[in-house]
Amino acid sequence: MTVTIYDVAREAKVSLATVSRVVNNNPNVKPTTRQRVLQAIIRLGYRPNAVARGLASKKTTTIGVVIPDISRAVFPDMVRGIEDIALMYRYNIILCNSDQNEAKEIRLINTLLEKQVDGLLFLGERITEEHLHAFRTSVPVVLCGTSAPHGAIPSVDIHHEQAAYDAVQLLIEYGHRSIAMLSGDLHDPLTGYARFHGYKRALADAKIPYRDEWVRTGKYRYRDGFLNTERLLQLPEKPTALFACTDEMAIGAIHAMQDAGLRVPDDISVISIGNITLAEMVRPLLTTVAQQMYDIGAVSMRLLTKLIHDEEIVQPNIILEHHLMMRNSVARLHT
Amino acid sequence: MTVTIYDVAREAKVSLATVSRVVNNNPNVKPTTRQRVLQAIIRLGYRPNAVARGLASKKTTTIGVVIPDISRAVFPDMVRGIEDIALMYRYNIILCNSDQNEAKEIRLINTLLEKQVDGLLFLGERITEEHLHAFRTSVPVVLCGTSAPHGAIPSVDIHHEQAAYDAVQLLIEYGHRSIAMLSGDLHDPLTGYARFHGYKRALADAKIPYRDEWVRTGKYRYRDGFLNTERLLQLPEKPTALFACTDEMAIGAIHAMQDAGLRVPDDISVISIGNITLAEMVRPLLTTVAQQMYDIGAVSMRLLTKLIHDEEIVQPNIILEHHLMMRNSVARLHT
DNA sequence: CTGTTAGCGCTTTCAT
DNA sequence: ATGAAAGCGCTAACAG
Repeated sequence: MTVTIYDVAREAKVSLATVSRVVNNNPNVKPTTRQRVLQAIIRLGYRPNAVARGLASKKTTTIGVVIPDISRAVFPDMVRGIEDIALMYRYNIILCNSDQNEAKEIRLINTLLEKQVDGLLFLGERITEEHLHAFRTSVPVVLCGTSAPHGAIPSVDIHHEQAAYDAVQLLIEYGHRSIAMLSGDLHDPLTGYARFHGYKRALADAKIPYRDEWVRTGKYRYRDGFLNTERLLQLPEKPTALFACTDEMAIGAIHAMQDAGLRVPDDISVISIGNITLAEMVRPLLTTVAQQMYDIGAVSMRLLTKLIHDEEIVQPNIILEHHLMMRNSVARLHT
Repeated sequence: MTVTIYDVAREAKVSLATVSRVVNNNPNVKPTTRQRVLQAIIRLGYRPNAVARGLASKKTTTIGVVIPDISRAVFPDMVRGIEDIALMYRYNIILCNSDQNEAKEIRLINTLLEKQVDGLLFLGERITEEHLHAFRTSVPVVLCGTSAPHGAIPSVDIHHEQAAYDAVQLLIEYGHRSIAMLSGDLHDPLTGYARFHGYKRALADAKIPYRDEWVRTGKYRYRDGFLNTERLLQLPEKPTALFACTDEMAIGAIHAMQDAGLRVPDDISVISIGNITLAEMVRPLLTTVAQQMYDIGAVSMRLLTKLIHDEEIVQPNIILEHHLMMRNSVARLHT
């Protein structure tokens, strides 16, 4: 039925070991023998069995990726970055959606470990003791877009707090002092507490009093951005600028504003964090703090390969740059 | 070092076989024995090795997914559908981006086959002889969003031609007779020739002459939609409606129209196919023919599980419904 | 209900 | 440069 290395050996009149050497490009094979084996392989249509190889070599050349939800706009680019680099190093990825459900995350991690992945890339909510326990294994783990307490686990992330600070700071530079915020789920690694804190710090540094009623929490999504902005606009005293913690929210906000007859940015300014493709697919073009999702994925995968191959790691907790993307949704405040 | 089934057997004072039975939930184990084994497993922190299991059982409980590019807006939902159903049947997915590059596709398929996946989900451009040859293997294959000639391979798809027809048909019903089209790459399974053909058929059925200058081909992307619409609007005789073969293109088109001072749908109507999340995140809300990407993924994965388990397949070439999503980008033509 | 015995297809010493 | 042999950790008859 299936052609094995043994069949090839017989066909080429050599031993298993020699075939194995040829398949694995081991130089210790006489050229003529190599040719003979190669011919036999083609003749028989032999395809190496990676599972058997994995069992014998204890390497599977596949890595596990646990991600909250591939259908959330920020993740596809990250995964693409991961997969591109993985392929470059001849790894495949097993992709799992966790929905940020801790029990599911732990289960997935264990499944992946059972499958003997050579490494693990994890993106999720907070890293708990449970996670740390599950990670306590022989395979390397890299966190993307999250960090473990005390940098206990190698990670690649952006400085969420500073990104938020920079966004709000721009608004302040442009003369705004009435700045509302659309916050995400405080437990979300990408949209959560750090961004909220950056907002507050920027206000504090500019001696602008913090106002609870100007901060609205919701899902990171368009719809929540829209709805929360509607409410914001009903307040007796309206902000002149809005900081949304994701592009999706910002776009929802802009539409809510437009539907209420406001012009962006003439009547009200909007800034956010992300720079997802969408940011250039709306009117006005979105001013945002760019975080390169593709790079976060690519860099974490690269870091993981280093870990797997026991290469020297200079910095196991990498912070990637972010930068302001000036477009058309923020304007100077006219007084 | 690593705990094996053998260690557990010794610890629980039973044979390998019994431990294997417990791990695999085989009922033929006395409850007390089962308990003893379970305790030993916990005590030792035993984790079954799926690779060894895979080699012995010839099943890996993982399936391969070859997709053009996860960062294209339509695919994440599909993949989510695939993964949800996969998980439900206890499969994991290895995700590969092919960029619709035939050589890469073939290479990926072979890698996946070497890894002994239990099944393959393929989404790509045209299915060539090369593909068919690569698929000629013992593992089941299901095509998503593509079909092989003569339905040679099980598939799940929508009726692209009819969807396009329905879209254009709506425009015609609304009084439009000057209908331009933004076409995608004619080789793309999702945006290609079938949609173009549906457009032509709808025109023909309404006795509207086909005009070459009103059809512009480009990438399925926002940017091409935008650019091609700009050109369309420079034509001496302008269309009153536009059919774009993807939502992304349609949104680009709408922005080009708006930038040119036209109002959508008052001055010009726009319809497309897709109903991606984005369709509700723009102004005006996009009128579009909805194809449920999540469902295409979910249904193909379900079909694949049936194939894997040798269940009876009533219809191996499934066509999923599409339906008009009436929103705000199409208006009746005022004469 | 439990144990014994062969493999699954390959890598990897260790000889030669 | 090549071969022999011993596993990798598990499943799956088969026997009892």
